[in-house]
Amino acid sequence: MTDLIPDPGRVSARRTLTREKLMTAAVTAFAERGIVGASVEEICETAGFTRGAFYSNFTDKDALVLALIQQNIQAQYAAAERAVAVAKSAPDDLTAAELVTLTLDRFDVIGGQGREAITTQQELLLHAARQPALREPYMEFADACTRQLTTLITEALVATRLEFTVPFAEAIELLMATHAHVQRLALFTGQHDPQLMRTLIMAITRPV
Amino acid sequence: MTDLIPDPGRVSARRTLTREKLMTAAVTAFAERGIVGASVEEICETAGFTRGAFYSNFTDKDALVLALIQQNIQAQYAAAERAVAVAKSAPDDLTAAELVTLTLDRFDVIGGQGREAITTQQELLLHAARQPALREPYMEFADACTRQLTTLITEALVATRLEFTVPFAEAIELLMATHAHVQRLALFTGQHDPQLMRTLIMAITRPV
DNA sequence: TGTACATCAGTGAACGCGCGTTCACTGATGTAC
DNA sequence: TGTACATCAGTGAACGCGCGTTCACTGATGTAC
Repeated sequence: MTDLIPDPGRVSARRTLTREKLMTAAVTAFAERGIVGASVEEICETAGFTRGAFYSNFTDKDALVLALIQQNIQAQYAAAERAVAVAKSAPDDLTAAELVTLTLDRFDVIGGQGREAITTQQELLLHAARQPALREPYMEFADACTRQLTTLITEALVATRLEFTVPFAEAIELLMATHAHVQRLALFTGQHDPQLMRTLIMAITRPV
Repeated sequence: MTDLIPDPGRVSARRTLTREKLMTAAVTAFAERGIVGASVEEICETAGFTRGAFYSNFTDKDALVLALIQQNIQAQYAAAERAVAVAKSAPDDLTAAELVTLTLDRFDVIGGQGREAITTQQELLLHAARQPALREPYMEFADACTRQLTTLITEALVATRLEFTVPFAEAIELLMATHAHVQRLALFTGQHDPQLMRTLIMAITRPV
C-alpha cells in the first residue's frame, strides 16, 4: 500500500516451475513411502533440488500436503473438462456401461491408471482424516469431485437414453464407492477389472 | 529333539497378555498417527510398558504389523460367528435390508463402529500394499473376509427369501465396496448413513 | 548494448531432537528336593 | 511347606542415525541509466 515499488507479477516463472517439480516428486515419494514416511530429502532429490529449496517454497511439510490437496481441486476441474470432451466426441453406438466407464476413467485426477496416483489419493484421504487442518480442504476436494461427476454422469445418461432406478445422489455415491473399490483391488492384483462397474450400472439404470 | 528339558507349554500366560496389550495399544496409536508416524515409545506407554518389553516380544515394528494382520484373520472368523448368531436369533419380520445391514455391522473385525478401527484398517491396507512382505498376509486376510461374508450373506438371503439379480461374487464385491465407502464417509462426517446400503441391496435383489 | 547494482532463488553445512534398536541388569516366576 | 537355584520377562540407560528445519552464503535474474 505505501511504497512497494517491486512486486510486479507476484511470482516468477522459475519459482512456479520449482514448486511444480517439488509437488510432482512428492506424489511419487508419498506413493512409495507414505506421507509421514517420505523424507523431505527424498522429495528434493527426486525433484533435483536441495532441501533449502524446499523450505524456500513451502513453510513446512504440512504446507506441501495442503498445496497438493488444493492442486487436486484444480486438477479435478481440468479432468472433468477432459472427460466432457471425450464424451462429446465418443461414437454414438457406445453402450451405457462403456460410456460411463470411459467417463470415470478420464475423470480421475491426474489419471487413475497409475498405482502411484491411486496410492497417493488414499494416503491423502487418510492423512486429511487425521489432521484437523486438512479436513476442510479435503472435504472441499471431495465435494468438487462429487459435483463434477454429477454433471458428467447426467450428460452420459442423456447420451445413452438411460435413467437411474435409484435416487440420483445415491447412484453417484454407489458409482464412486465401486470405483474406489476397483482401484483398491488393483493395488494388489495390478489390474483394473471393469466388469464390476458394468454390473453396477446395469443394476441401477433402465432405458428412458 | 536332543535334550530340551524346558519348553513345557511354549509361552507363558503373562507373555501372551503383554503381547495382547501391546497390540491393542498399537491399534490406537496407528489410528491416531499412522503406522509410520506412531512411535514404539508411544505404543509402549499406552500399553504400560517400556520399550524393552516391546523388543522382547517383537523382533521389530514390522513384526508387530504382521502380527496385527494375522490377528485380524482370526478376529474375522470370530466376528463371522457372532454375526451368524445374531442373524439366527433375529426376529423373522426384519426386512432384507435390515438383516443384511445387521450382518455387515456385526461382521466388521473388532466392530466397525469406531473411527479408530476404521482408520487402522485403512492404514493396514495401504501399508500392506506398499510392503512386499505384507501383501500376501494381507490378501489372505481379505480373502477370509470375502469367504466369510459370502457364507453370511447366503444365509441372510435364504432367511429373507431373496436372491441376487447379479452374479453372486459381484454382488458380494458391491456390498463390500459400498460398506467401505460408507465407512470412509464416516471418517469425515462422524456418522454412518445406512441408506446407501439399503438402496444398493434393493437394487441388486428380488424376491425368490 | 553495456555496466553497476539490487533482489531473488536455491545451496549446503550445521544443529538438535526424537526415534528404533541394543544390552547389561533386576525383579518375578517356576522348578527340584 | 520351605529353601536354593535357574530361567524368564520386563527395565531403563545408552547409542547412533536420520530427519526436519535454519541460516549465512552465492550464483542467477532483473532493473536503471
